[in-house]
Amino acid sequence: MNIKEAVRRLTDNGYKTTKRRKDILDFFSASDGYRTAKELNEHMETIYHGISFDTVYRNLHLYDELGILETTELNSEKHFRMNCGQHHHHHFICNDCGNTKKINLCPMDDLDDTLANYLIDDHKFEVYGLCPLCKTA
Amino acid sequence: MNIKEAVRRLTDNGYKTTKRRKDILDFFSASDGYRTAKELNEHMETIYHGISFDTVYRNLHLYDELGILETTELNSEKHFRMNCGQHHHHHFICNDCGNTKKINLCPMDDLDDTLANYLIDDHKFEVYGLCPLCKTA
DNA sequence: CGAACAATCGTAATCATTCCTATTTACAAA
DNA sequence: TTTGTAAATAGGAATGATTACGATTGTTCG
Repeated sequence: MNIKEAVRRLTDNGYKTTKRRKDILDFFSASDGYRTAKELNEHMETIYHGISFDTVYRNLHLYDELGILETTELNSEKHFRMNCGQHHHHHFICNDCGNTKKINLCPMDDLDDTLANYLIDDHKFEVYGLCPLCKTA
Repeated sequence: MNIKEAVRRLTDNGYKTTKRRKDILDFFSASDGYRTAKELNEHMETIYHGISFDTVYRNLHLYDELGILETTELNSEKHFRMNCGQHHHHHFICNDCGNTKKINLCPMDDLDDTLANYLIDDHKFEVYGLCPLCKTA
């Protein structure tokens, strides 16, 4: 997901394009992994002194709803990253820096009929550890 | 994990076996899925009026450390279940009742060398949806 | 430009969880 | 069985992430 496409989704859905919203997109666009609301808030604080939590959280949720961001929960905190769109995949997530690496493997492809009578909504497959950079540091 | 084995782990590690601890084990032993601290607290409250949050959380963490319980995070809340021990596996988790079903498939077995330079610590594979009972309800 | 109303601010409230100190309890040794 | 003592618990305050809300500001579109 690039910034242009994200802005289009905003306007197509009747949302206004504010400076804050653009800066939030810039933040995630420049990042290669999962970031917390706190990290975004700190970044935004450097641009808009006294920005409200409400603004940060409201827009994170909005972007999640619009599919501009994707989310996961690590250490009791929601984390957000630019939605990588394209086709379905999973991620390795670095415990130190939050950066991610795509894993082109989905265990749902190999499920047998164990869950035949179950209604399946969703699934999660994530691998955690240290990325090559954090490993050597 | 049965109650007898859990109590052995407590004493083997120098922890005391209190009534509250036994009742917590009974609660999870009688359950077939993931439960929250809140659910346990409500159950304990019926037995011990005025039980402290501290007692509930402290023992949940203790049981987690001792491998008596296993945990996962759903909807911003930690969930706990009896550790099913035996060999490594994953779970289907019902969004309604929290009950689980074992999945005998681990995606880590099929990983290629995508993560060759990464240090892998841990992983999570969970399938969410509705169990047969909640599906028909 | 200037309404209309969406977005934001400032801050209080909420929810899960953790922390702290005084008191109580389990258990081992006498 | 009694007792000393460290471990466990009660009671409630503190914390950290997140949500809520009335008042104010900014964006958009005619």
